[in-house]
Amino acid sequence: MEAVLQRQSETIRVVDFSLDHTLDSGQAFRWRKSTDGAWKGVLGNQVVILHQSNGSIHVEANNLAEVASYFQWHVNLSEIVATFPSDEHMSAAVQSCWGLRLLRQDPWECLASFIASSTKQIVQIKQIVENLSRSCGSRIEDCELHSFPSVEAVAASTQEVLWNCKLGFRARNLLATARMIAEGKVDLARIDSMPSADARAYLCRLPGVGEKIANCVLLFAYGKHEAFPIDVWIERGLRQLYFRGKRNVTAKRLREFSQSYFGPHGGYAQQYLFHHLRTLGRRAQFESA
DNA sequence: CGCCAGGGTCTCG
DNA sequence: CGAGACCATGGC
Repeated sequence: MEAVLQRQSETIRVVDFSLDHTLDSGQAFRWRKSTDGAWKGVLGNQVVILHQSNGSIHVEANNLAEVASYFQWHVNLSEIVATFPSDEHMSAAVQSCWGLRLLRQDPWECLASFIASSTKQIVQIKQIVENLSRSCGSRIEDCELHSFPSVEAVAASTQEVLWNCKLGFRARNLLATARMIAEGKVDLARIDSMPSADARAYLCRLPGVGEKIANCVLLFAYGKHEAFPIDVWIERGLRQLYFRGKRNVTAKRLREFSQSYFGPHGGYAQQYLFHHLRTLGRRAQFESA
């Protein structure tokens, strides 16, 4: 009945774009790489399949406009990377993660995913998000996959249901947050036009959302590139790389450094550092094998 | 088995 | 403001 139900495909010419680094960097949790090298995931209510070969990416989807908005094909990456500080650590990160890009995710899915993320490993977050989709989302036609549940679907759920999705103590926070948004106490659409500091404080009104998660949402869903999430990896990295492991460097000092040193796209730089640090272990293993 | 994970919140000094 | 306890659970 509607044209959007039709399957479409196109080939995008890309420069400085790595699907692997982008979809495996811990910013989004619903992408899986199949054995033939294709990436498959759920975007809104559609299944998207992407395959990269050198300078182009082949896309198969129902709604190509939604895919374009999500991947931000039009962004010139080299202009962004040029604003990063050119110290040895950033240079190493940029080199090892070349083509890593920030996505533009749906705010609610991003927010809910990161509420689920606290003190969890990325593999587990992926599992929780999948459980949540199967449990509260809608099944996509002709397919075993499920859309990420809407605010209303989660708000209408129960703690027990969310608990069974392996959310643990985060179930309470996710449910309360969904209900606050469903009741209109917080309006995610208002955040687009808010300055970062206001937006951060606004998001922190939600239970289970502190500075780190708020920054993730601002960076990954709202395109606010100055937002700089500091998780355990980044904190360790900043201390070791930029403070020589010195003692008595407070968290506040790290926050100030992260805002002043990395430039207008600091959050983007942060993602390069994060992915670089997190994959060092894998690379070391691979190289010694 | 013990340590750690893309933390937040509350308490106490 | 800062340190510590507590919150559940699974990967390694």
